[in-house]
Amino acid sequence: MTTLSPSGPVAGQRKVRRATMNDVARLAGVSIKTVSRVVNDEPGVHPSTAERVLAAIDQLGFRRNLSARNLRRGSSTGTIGLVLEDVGNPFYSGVTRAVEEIARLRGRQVISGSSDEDPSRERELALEFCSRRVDGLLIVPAGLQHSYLVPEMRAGTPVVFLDRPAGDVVADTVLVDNIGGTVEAVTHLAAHGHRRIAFLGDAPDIFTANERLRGYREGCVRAGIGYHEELVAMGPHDESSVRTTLQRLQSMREPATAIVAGNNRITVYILRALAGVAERPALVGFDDFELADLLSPPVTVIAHDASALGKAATDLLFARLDGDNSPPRRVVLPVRLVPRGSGEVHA
Amino acid sequence: MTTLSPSGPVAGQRKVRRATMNDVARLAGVSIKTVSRVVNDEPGVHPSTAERVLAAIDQLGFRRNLSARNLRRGSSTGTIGLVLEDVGNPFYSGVTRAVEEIARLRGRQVISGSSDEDPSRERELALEFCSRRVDGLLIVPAGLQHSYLVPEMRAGTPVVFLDRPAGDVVADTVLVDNIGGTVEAVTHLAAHGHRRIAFLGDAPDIFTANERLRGYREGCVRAGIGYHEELVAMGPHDESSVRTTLQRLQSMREPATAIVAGNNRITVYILRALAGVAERPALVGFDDFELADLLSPPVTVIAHDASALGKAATDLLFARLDGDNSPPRRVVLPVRLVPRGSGEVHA
DNA sequence: CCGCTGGGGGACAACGTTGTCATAGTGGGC
DNA sequence: GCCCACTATGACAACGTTGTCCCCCAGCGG
Repeated sequence: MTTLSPSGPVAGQRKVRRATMNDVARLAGVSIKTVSRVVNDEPGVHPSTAERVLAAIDQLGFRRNLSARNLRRGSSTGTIGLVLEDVGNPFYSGVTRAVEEIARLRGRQVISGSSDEDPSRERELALEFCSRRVDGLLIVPAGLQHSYLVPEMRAGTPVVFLDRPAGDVVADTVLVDNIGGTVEAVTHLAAHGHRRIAFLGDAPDIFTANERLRGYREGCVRAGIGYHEELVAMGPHDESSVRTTLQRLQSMREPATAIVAGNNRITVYILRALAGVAERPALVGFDDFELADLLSPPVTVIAHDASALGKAATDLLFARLDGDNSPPRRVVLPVRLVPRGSGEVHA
Repeated sequence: MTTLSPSGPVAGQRKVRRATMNDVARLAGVSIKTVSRVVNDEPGVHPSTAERVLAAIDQLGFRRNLSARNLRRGSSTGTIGLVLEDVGNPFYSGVTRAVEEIARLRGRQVISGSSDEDPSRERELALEFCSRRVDGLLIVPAGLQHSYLVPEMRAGTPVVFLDRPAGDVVADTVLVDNIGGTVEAVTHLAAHGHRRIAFLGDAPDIFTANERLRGYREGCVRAGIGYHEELVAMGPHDESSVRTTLQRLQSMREPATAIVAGNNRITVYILRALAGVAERPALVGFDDFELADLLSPPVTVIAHDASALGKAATDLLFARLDGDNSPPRRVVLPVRLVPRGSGEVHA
């Protein structure tokens, strides 16, 4: 294997205009249309001509300009846009992976961006993607205002919302069963004798956080242990706010003996706060996470599948691209409680 | 907040041709060029005219077509391409996040794709991105053949390789100090009295795996404990291969008393295999991972920063885009040993 | 009244491709 | 020898923008 020396591909010589079909045509001594035919594997080109063209393409390092192609053809740009909260979060990177996978099978590229829970950032990203004429849009909504998407949807860009519903637009949506999950968590803990079950959730203006709170409440009522305001702490949370919340919960007249954590981040904060503490409350976390089974005690979670979420949303999007124009659908994916130990501690 | 009813943005009416500047111009009673001026905030348009144009834009839901714009201007498409192994891997999603972050500051979008360690897939992705005329390319190489990029680089697309060097092209590269890291791991273990230290690494044709093996060997020599073939098991690994390897290592005449794990995946496999085992060997893992500090014992690792890697590579790329045409650089980022417990067990 | 200036606006070509249609040449059947 | 069918190829317009250049007209100084 020879290493190509700097004389070749070095950063030195910049802006060497890219070869176009025109250049190829000139070099091969044919018309530009013939080059187009060769590049697109269209029939009706004599093998020997095709060979000349291919040689010219190779010599010039020609690569078809997709912008021009898409412009001319007016059809698909072969891209789909993905707006999520944070690619760095393992949950969303799982979603991203699934989206990418399916997009690939359908010959599409994925453009993605993180909104960081900022509605204006989400909007900026989504509209930017629309300017790029993505074939469709997958959005984890950061706010409640999505009417800015109406012109785009009307213009034929299908949009699917993931993980949370849109605020003020009717569109396809894929959610997980947040309420059912927290109901199950509370029920499970109550079945192990807990009557003082706390809930630590994310900021209540986030749809999933609010739903999970509702599920928690519902679970408490169903279990006959009642809903007590003082056992609930909604975010935004960071490590230290979780720590102080836990202290408060344990120093009450009737301390909490169990906790439901509203998402994977909060679960981790709790685990950190409890590290080394002897008397640990029972714990069930929403969202599964890697290594949960290797902690001691292993962490019981309400699990749902990031890739299933991504897949369901992308499938829905492609169905729209394939011409499905039935009324918007709302898909709710099931969750399941995975008992591992931390939630099976008796009160 | 009113919910827009199906009469509006429903999937029903499809392919309503998108408004162009022409449509806007007609509606506003101006020429298309004036619309262009308004859209691009160019001076020389009377305020009242601009207002009419903006109203028309709003009414038609016009959004400028970036493909056409980029084609006409011939300059930047405002995108950079990122090819990595797997966005689903927390390490790479950290990289992705950092890349996105910086790209955003520079007004660029990121298109990404996972190669799954398949060279042809990597090539396919990279060339696809080139067809889209990305402004630059960030690649975690999957193989050793990258001469296919030469025409692209020659045509002015800067390329930066991340995490691993390219096989046969001279280009900017950002690596982590793989050798130094494993040397340090072995030295650390030897300092705790271990003389039978095993190494479980990824497939040896992966650059990082090979480098880490070299570091391991070097560390063994420096520590005066010698390099013993039978203590090394290179991958590809999965959970069961790790399990059998561990059994082999422990049933030797002189069993291994310590292990160096070649990457985060292997570390996790080892942890799973050791779960519940009483007599555990000391362990140092390459790559840090979330919750490593909460396991028992907490896992000692060679840590390096995914976001630092992404940032360094992206900075390098933008420097090239800003016209830097100095010779290709190779940046090696430091790693550091984070002692947490699993590596401080005495032999 | 003339010429000049400058602000506001438009006509037109071009970016790189592809769809449509036309044409030159070739060979075969009568 | 004539017409037809067919293959191989090319000319040209068009996609939606933007850069260049040009024009019109109001206002102003002389």
